[in-house]
Amino acid sequence: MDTDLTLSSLRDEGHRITRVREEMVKFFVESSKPLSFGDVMRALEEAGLFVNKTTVYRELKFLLEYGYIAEVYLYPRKVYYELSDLRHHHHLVCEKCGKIDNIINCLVDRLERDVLKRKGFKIKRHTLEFYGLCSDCLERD
Amino acid sequence: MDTDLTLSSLRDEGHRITRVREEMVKFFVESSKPLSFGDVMRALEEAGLFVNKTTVYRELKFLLEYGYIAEVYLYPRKVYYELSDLRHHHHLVCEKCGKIDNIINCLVDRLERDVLKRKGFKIKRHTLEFYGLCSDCLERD
DNA sequence: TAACTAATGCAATTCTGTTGCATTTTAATT
DNA sequence: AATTAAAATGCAACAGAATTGCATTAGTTA
Repeated sequence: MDTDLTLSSLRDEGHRITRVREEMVKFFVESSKPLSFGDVMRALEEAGLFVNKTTVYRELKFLLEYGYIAEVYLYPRKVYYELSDLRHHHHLVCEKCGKIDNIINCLVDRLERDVLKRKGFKIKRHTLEFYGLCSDCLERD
Repeated sequence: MDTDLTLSSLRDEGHRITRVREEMVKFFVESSKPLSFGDVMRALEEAGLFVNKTTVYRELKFLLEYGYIAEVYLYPRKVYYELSDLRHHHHLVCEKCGKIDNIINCLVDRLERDVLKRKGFKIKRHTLEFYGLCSDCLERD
């Protein structure tokens, strides 16, 4: 059950609204793409907030723990964060410039053609990973 | 163009065969699942080879650079390595015990049912990421 | 076996992310 | 507005993963 990331829902759940939190919420809500730690740092600086990295890490952890954002692991070995209440979707990662775009439909077999036609993105490779419970763990529950 | 990972193909391409390389090749060829750095270290130790971590990191890098193995990034924030000439496949990662299994068919829409029936694995979540060239980079080529 | 180059070990270093602790800020209460 | 308790912050130190520099050792070819 993911919660909407808004200042009022944060307040409603008893969390404090600080300058940093306020700005970070804004970035995530306004961004259509996953943000890295560095992206967030940079955005804060551009907003005139020169906060310590510890604070940003802690704030990301806070938003993660309360389910407001989710982690996304993308090549090459990079962690991103995005709103967790987004509609189920996947990412288009450009291997040249690193730009990230979202994609909502995910019928894998049709995708290569469709994505090229609709987004102009040429899929070269994709990863699809499943997480859940293996038969052993399912039995032991 | 991936190259087969065998001692003779390594030799053919002018690479030396060391004890460590020999063992690591064996692990990758014999393993049906992705191996982490730690898995490799442990396997080497079990084979009586007490090598420095630097050597293992360098050997993984070597095998990666020459395209013999590929990296796989899996939750939670972990890097694995597997033969790169494997048939296109995906992974089943148990969120409880961490066990990893491979899956070859990838028709996403049928998967949840099929995987549960065939592998007894209950999919709770999956990630599907695409890598390639965005329209901008495609034009600039 | 000699000689060249690649591979190795070790220590030091970088990079990412975390922790402990003293201080400041938020927001509820008086 | 002043008080207070808890949460947030900054800073420095730390932890862990991975990398680098350099001296030494081992693999391969002639």
